[in-house]
Amino acid sequence: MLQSKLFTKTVKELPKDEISFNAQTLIRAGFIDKVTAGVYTFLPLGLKVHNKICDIIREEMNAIGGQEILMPALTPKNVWQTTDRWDSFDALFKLAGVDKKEYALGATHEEIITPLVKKYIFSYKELPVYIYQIQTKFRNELRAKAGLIRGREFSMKDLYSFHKDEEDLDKYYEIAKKAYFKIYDRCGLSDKTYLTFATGGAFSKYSHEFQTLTSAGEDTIYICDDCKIAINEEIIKEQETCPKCGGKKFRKEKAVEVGNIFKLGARFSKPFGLQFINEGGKKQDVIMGCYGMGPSRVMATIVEVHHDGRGIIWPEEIAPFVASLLKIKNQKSPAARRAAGQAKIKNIDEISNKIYTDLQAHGVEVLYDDRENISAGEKFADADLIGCPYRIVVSEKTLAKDSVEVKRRDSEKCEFVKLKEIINYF
RNA sequence: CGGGGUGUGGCCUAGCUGGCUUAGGGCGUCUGGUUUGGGACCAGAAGAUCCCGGGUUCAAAUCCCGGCACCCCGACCA
Repeated sequence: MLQSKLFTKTVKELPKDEISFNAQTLIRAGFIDKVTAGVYTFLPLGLKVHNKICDIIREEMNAIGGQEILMPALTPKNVWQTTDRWDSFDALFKLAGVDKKEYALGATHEEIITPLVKKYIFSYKELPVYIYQIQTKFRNELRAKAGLIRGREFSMKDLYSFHKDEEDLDKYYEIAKKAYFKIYDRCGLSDKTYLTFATGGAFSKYSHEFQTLTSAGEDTIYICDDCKIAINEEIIKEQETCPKCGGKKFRKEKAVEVGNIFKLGARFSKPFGLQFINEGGKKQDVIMGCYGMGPSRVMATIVEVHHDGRGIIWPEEIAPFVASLLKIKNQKSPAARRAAGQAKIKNIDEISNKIYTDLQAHGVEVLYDDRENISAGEKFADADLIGCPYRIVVSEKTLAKDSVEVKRRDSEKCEFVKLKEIINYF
């Protein structure tokens, strides 16, 4: 991507209507734009990151047998009445059609997936099945906050599993947990993410959350450094030792819930009559699990966890681009350029252009800062703010050594790489 | 939903206490020039329903009433 063509640009001032670091920084760097409280547009850079997170999630969900579908955001009232959630789920956005028929914007999709599966699954031979989607969810939060961490509209991956019995659900539940950690690992969050025991809300005794430690978090959890688990404060009283292993390294931390998995049992299959015929020819309730994860919230959490005073430091797999390529040239005045015959300037242009096209041809995604009349300082500041993992500089200084300068965003060290070798660097 | 705060060119903001300004500055944009390894400088230019509606007044960005939006704290958060 040529930065001169990127329609967004960075801004210096912090937006006055955001206090959370993730929102301030993502807005400043041109990843997102705020439309109204809790509702954001994903701009080219932000959408790229969001898509990469979704791609990772897809890969890991497919790897555990997930089949992707896409359910509607607009859902009819009757299915919510079937499960008794039309009135009890107060974050539901409700609206009426011209025919006075009422709808809800999907806040979660058990009410859609359960009747769907009922149309196709009849026998124990067809179970288990794992179905997921990545979709926009709507929740009428009384108060949106923390930027992308708690919006009224947000993206969510929701996987639903369907089993013949609890035992089979338990097995898959463990598989799903592992897949979740793979995702967090690839998103650069695994070091700070803890499997956390939490309440099950309206339909199970307990659930497991995946909580990432950061001061930006809304949840308070107790973590155990010995057994690497955590317990949400909503289900535990203040105490000093881990109830699991007795370990003494048990402490209170702020965290963001980046995932939540539930054993639903027959909570939804019962009201919809989702049953199957077992080996003995008898009808039995399908046992369900559900597994949520919000890509947009994951994105915000990554920003909260990986940044420094200059901007974002994206983990490599989800960065909008692997590298920022900065062309820094000694431009001179038009008169001086004419006098100098432009020899040197052309050289820098040609070499940077070539590096850009070569790297792209090798599959390296590059954000090429080809902008003219922009000072070096501004290019550095932008590159740091946007936060691609590598920065490549082409300037008179580097060309004097027949090289480019390469610097990792997460390090202060620079190294010179010969022009011929830059392709092989990545 | 309770409490508090804020609303001024695209962005950040001064002015509001104590009414009368050509509504000031910075960023960004445009023109010209000087610069070029950490958001550089000079000169000029464009760009404003001062959130909306009503009221008080000779006169309102400023005071009063109502509304809306946004932010913060709390509550809430399958």
